[in-house]
Amino acid sequence: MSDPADHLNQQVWDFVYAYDAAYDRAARAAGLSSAQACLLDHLESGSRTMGELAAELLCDASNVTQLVSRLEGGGLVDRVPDPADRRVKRVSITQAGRGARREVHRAFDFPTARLGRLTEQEQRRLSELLAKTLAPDPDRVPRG
Amino acid sequence: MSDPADHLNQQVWDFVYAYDAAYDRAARAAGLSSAQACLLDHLESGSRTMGELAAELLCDASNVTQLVSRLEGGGLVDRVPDPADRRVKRVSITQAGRGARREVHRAFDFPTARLGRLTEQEQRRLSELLAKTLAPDPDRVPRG
DNA sequence: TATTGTTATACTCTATAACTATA
DNA sequence: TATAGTTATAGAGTATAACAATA
Repeated sequence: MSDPADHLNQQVWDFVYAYDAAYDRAARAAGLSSAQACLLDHLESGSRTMGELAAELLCDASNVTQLVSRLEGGGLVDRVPDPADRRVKRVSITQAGRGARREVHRAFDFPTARLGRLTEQEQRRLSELLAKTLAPDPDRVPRG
Repeated sequence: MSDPADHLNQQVWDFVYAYDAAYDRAARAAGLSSAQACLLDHLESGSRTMGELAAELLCDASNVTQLVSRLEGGGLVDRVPDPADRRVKRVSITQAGRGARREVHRAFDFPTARLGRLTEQEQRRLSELLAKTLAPDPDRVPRG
């Protein structure tokens, strides 16, 4: 009974649950769904094609079409055909989109309210532990 | 540039993202949505009324009605009126529901594939850090 | 002919408001 | 009259399949 690994699993579940709920609340406070807020986040570093967005968001292209159409309707993104290949559409965030994104991040209290409880040293330690869990494909690291 | 807190925030985002994706894949592998799998999880420890489920899942009662109706249609839960107060419906998991839930948990590889990379000592350390972030309402702990 | 993106459609999640049955 | 749950309805996320435009 009361396996320590089960306890950790439950804590991780609770942590993820709290994180998701906080992000969703923050998005809604800015009038967005979390999927929309997430898409805007991906445009912060620069424009994307529809296909790139689908790959980054791990979803179908038809879904991206819908999300972008809604955001475009609200003036939060632009979608323009690439002059070099007119099949391709480049999506970029507008000023209004940046404003909405800032609003989400201002309302997203998880980092300060939760992670902020940790000391700097604890944050470094957490960062190391997370890095270990997230490292890609340790199975197939070449041995030679 | 490259604030360590920002780096931690990004890692937490990636961690949560990987967790959510893994749970969703596992649920789908068992023919369920993640909302359905989550509801089944809440019934493992015993039956619940519709209202209790709504409170635990942090969603509207009408949503629970729909989720339970689908699960009941698939034979994964039972819904019976409480004899003492016939307005109340008690929902419980069936044997088939337990089977589906086991299938989800077998397919849910995040704990072993990710958390399993940590040594026991690291897992204990992570557990302590998570406990600190999750502790309820430190603001209003009575001081007397 | 292959590729990019869109449209049509369908299913699920979720909420609000109006409703039924019971207390 | 108040409460537990359901129904009707609507908006959003998501996917599949068929399609249009372009290369």
